[in-house]
Amino acid sequence: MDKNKVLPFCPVETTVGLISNKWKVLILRELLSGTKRFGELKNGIEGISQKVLTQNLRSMENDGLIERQVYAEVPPKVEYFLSDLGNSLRPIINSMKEWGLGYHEMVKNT
Amino acid sequence: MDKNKVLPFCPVETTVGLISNKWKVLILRELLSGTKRFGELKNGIEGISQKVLTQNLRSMENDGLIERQVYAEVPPKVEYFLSDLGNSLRPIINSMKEWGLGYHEMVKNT
DNA sequence: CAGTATCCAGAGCGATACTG
DNA sequence: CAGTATCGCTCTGGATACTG
Repeated sequence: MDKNKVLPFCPVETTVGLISNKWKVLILRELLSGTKRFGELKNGIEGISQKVLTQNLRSMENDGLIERQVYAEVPPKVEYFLSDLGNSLRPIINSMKEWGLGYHEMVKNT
Repeated sequence: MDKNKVLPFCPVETTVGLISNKWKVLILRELLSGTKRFGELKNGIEGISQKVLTQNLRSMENDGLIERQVYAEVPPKVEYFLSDLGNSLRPIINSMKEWGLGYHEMVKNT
């Protein structure tokens, strides 16, 4: 979502526009617990390919949700962490976590 | 998401599995304000095609998030409304609404 | 009105190879 | 290690036409 684009009227739509996809939410989940390296993210998110991880990281960086720190070392080291904006999404991810926990309980007792 | 599938370990992943896609969230948003007919949903969600709306409604019905009531009339009338499970997602959508409102404010003051 | 069926274009994604 | 580049397939989703 480009900052130059007109915002949708509905705030829910704005939010889904920024975190519409499954991978972005899982990346946020990883980064909520602190700064992570590229490889750590890749290992932490089951089923994500390198390409898709890179794509989503770039997109989220563009949207201002995360930040990227490159260390001039060999071998290279790149760290990702939440911006203030990204961090402000914490309540949403927590809601999703809470709901998921409740759902797990429900399924178990069926 | 099939009930027969094993649940992901992470509750966040469970939740995104059920509402991973943009349209589903917007359908939930519509139904949070009460029962809606097919046409009302179509009109209320800008940019959604009939096909995609139908697909997502079926999927959400399968997941137990919404329910479907068909009236034996001519012309046909079909109503959709949230199940208890679907209704329990309300806090998540509200979080998204709150965040979106804050984001709108932020963008305006830039 | 609320769908289903069909076709087709394009996006998304995995696999693989290469690089600073 | 953390990418980029390219290929090829799948699958989503739009457009259109038809129906109980």
